[in-house]
Amino acid sequence: MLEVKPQPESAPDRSGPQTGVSIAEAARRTGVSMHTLRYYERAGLVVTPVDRTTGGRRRYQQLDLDWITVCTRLRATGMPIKTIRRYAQLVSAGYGNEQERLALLEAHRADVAARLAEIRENLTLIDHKIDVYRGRLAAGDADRLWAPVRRAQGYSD
Amino acid sequence: MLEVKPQPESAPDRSGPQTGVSIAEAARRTGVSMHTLRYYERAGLVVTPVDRTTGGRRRYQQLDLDWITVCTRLRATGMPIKTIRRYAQLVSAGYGNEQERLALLEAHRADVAARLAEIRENLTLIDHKIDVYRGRLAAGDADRLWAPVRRAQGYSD
DNA sequence: TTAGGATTTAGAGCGTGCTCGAAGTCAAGC
DNA sequence: GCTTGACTTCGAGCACGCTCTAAATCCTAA
Repeated sequence: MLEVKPQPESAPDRSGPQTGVSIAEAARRTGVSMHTLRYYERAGLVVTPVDRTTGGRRRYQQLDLDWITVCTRLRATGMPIKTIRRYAQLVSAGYGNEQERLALLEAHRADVAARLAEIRENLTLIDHKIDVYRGRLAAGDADRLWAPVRRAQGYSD
Repeated sequence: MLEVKPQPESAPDRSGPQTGVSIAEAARRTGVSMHTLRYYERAGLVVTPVDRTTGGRRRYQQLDLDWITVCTRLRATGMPIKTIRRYAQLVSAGYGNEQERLALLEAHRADVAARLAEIRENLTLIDHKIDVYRGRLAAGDADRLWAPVRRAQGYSD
């Protein structure tokens, strides 16, 4: 859980490179390309705006990096950008909508679980096919003897 | 395993609707839209050409339907169209390349297994987040008392 | 015979999620 | 001050997998 945007109590110093890291470093640390980091920002996948230097360069704080990591996890489990944006909006709205956030995450979890089950099921069927090929190859394709091709254009996948 | 294209020993009768089903019926039976069935055909996801009536309408035999089902399984597990086409080509090339088919399927299986593992891992992390929200809601957000917001712009996802 | 629904083709269009490019700005070292 | 390279914006481009359209043709039922 990301708890607090760690800004100093006094006015935040956004003038220099003293605090936070560059977008290149953020990309390195999160494994997300610079292009994609900017795209995520444009797409509204932000909870608080990323700090900028006086010159307009982005400075990523640890909290920003943590949030990006959350985004990559949601993406990795197939959550669409739109839904992540919605979640980001809820989070940035502050306390009071935990119920809604929970509902969103639980719905997503159900989606993922369903997809996992479907993939597993289909994978099982593919595994059977693999087993048949293995057996066929191990037997030197002996099954042709007892399950011969009956038509010139026949095939067996 | 689809074993044989079941055509009559004599010249196949492709004149009427007597044998096989229409594309609409094939769509209904496979759960794949007519548009997509035609798209798959154009994309080379065929092992033997689908029969046609004299008027040029497609007639799907059971074997065709079975192959389409195989395709949907491969798609459902994330195999790209290109790879399925490659597999289709191997199958349609007939006996003798089982080794290559097996390698293709095993590579796919490894891909799927890796993706499953990744999704599961990320889902676990999301589950933790869900648990925190559940606890927070159950406690009436009591954690604010002992983990209070320290900054006006702080947030917690 | 004919009306109307089903099917055909090739190509265009679309939604998603990046990924790239161009032209301009910033900043660090010499 | 100047050079060089990192960074900026924002629109275009791309890969994928469908999804739809239009105009023509086919087929069935009345």
